[in-house]
Amino acid sequence: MAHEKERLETSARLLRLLSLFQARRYWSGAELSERLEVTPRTLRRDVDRLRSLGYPVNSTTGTAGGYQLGAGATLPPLLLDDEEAVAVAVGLRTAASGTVAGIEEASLRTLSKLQQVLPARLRRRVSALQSFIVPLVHSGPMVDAEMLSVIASACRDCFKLRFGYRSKDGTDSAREVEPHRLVHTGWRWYLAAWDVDREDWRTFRVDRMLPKVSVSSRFTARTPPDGDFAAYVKRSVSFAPDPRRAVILLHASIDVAGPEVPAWAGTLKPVDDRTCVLHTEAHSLDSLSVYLALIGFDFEVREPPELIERVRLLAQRFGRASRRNIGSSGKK
Amino acid sequence: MAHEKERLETSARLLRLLSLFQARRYWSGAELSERLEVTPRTLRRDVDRLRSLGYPVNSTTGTAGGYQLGAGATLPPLLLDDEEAVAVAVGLRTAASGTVAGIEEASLRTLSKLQQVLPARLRRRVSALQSFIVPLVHSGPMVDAEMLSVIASACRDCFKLRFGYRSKDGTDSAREVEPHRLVHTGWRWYLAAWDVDREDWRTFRVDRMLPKVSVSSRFTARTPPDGDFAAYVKRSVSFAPDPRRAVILLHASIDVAGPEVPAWAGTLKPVDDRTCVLHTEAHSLDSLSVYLALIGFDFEVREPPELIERVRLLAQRFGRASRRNIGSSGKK
DNA sequence: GCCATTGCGGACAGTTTCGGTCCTCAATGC
DNA sequence: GCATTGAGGACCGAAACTGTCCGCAATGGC
Repeated sequence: MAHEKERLETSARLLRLLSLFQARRYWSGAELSERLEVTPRTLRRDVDRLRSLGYPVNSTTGTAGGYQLGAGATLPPLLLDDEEAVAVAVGLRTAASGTVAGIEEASLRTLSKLQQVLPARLRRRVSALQSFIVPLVHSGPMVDAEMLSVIASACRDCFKLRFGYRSKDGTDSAREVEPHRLVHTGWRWYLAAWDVDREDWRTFRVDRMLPKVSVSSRFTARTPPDGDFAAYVKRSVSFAPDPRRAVILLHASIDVAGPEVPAWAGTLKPVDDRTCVLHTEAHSLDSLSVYLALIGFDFEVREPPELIERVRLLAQRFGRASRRNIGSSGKK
Repeated sequence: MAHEKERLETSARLLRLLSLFQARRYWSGAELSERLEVTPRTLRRDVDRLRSLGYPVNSTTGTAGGYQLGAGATLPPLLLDDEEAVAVAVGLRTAASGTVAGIEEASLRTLSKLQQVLPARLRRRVSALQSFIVPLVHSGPMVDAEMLSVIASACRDCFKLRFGYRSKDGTDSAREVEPHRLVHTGWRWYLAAWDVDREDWRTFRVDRMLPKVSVSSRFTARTPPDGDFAAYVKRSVSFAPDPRRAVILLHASIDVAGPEVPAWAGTLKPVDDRTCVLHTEAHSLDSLSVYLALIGFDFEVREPPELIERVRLLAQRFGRASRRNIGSSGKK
């Protein structure tokens, strides 16, 4: 009846034990054995089992002794509750969308791993939240997170993709490819794939792929061109424009500016007592202008010309805005 | 010898099976049984075991049949490799630091869960990356992520904390508390804790806690004041200022502005053919001014006065910057 | 429509593991 | 010292696990 033990006992118990260890750091043997409904002896055996699986459990004897899961050589399986799963999914989404440099690909891979097993109700919560995700620095033509996710899954599971592609000169064509790897360079996503019709490797800029991407039959993976996808993409797109390098003169001493300028912004060098210069790379004019709006002191843009132009534009726009305020609202 | 089977077989195999399912979506029975070094029959039994643990495995018969882990009622244990673990950690850090609204607490909890079991080498990688994390909208007095993490762990593991606290009127005092819950309201972190000396519940603003927070002995959890920490904090800090509400008039028709204004920004209402009004809430002046810098058309700030002031300031600063450029660099 | 392929699952038998009980040690903190 | 708490060996009966052998069912290509 309801009392029916499924006799998955041991394995299930190990998982529960891991889960308990992740929910709280310290447990006494008594607490654990009570939770798991086994004898303390069996608990000790379970702990040993975890240890021989490679998950180190520290234990201390004496009064107020107990167990504690420590950091081992390998990460134990993570047992997350609903809220935590949502938090992870959302976190990965933001990280994948380029908020953090250098781990976009890993984030995307992990995200697609998570999506596969995420219960439907949680998926709804994630997508509800994701609309609030701040693509604050919407870097240029923003890539659809959904599309990235579809492509990443197709790469992993070896599914061919069909999509329309707008080439550099603006002409559209229909493609069928065997997707192998998504690569994020600079501020763009590229897909390294085997073009079925052209029978050769191609790289596709994801932001040039037209929705809808459709998933078709499976394929067997090929060996990457010259050993490495990342290298291949890098070579293929090497003619791409350099990331926007900007040079900004700050009217503040380096002692003053240093703490204000976050490390990610770029490198700061002193010029004289009252000025220093910031060399920075950014993905887009937008992100640079955001940065300028946050700078707490006077500045001067040296490079690039587009940014100078943008500053002029913003100056005018902000000027008009504040003049209008004085005029209409009148409120000092 | 090296060949020594640890005879954890079954449980270990289930974990490996889960891991395989997470690495790739589709597997044929033959592949799996080969990987796991068991008979296909045993594999089928393993799959059944997973199923009775609540993790649904879909299977298809016929040629090109196979298995596939589906989304069930509960999330299966996540088995992450190094890169993925780092991605999750970094993602959680950004989410916890308030980039995404509403899940800061869950992110923080998950992060502290992860930190406990994260291998040392990965922890180094995470902290190397975190220095690049973009607290783009550094909302007011930024709270140290490290400190948050320490407090969250102490809450979870029932460790008392000692720290210096700067009260509203600026006086410092030493506190010893039993931390119970971290709550994120609006744009601030609060700690709900039992003050050992005062023998009563207190809420502490985390940004008013002085470093170093030190962890001392353990305590046993108390029942929350009136049932709910979140409610308690909300009541305690209800006198806190409202989140900054801003009203911005956009000089563009709603058809034009609509697509440009991201959903998270706030609600947009039409005024007439050529203007619409944006009601928005933000955590800080900074984040609002960032937003203004990204708006693609003319605007006018109605509320709050601080933002009007800020716009004026930015107008002047940008104006000076572009005038200087015309003067010095001269380069059109 | 046939047939190869692939998953399903019952039955059986030998072996292994598991869990509870009972016991003695060892470390810790009061 | 003594109470508390973990460690772990020994034992035994019960239960679970695995491999083998089997016929069945669904699928997709020919």
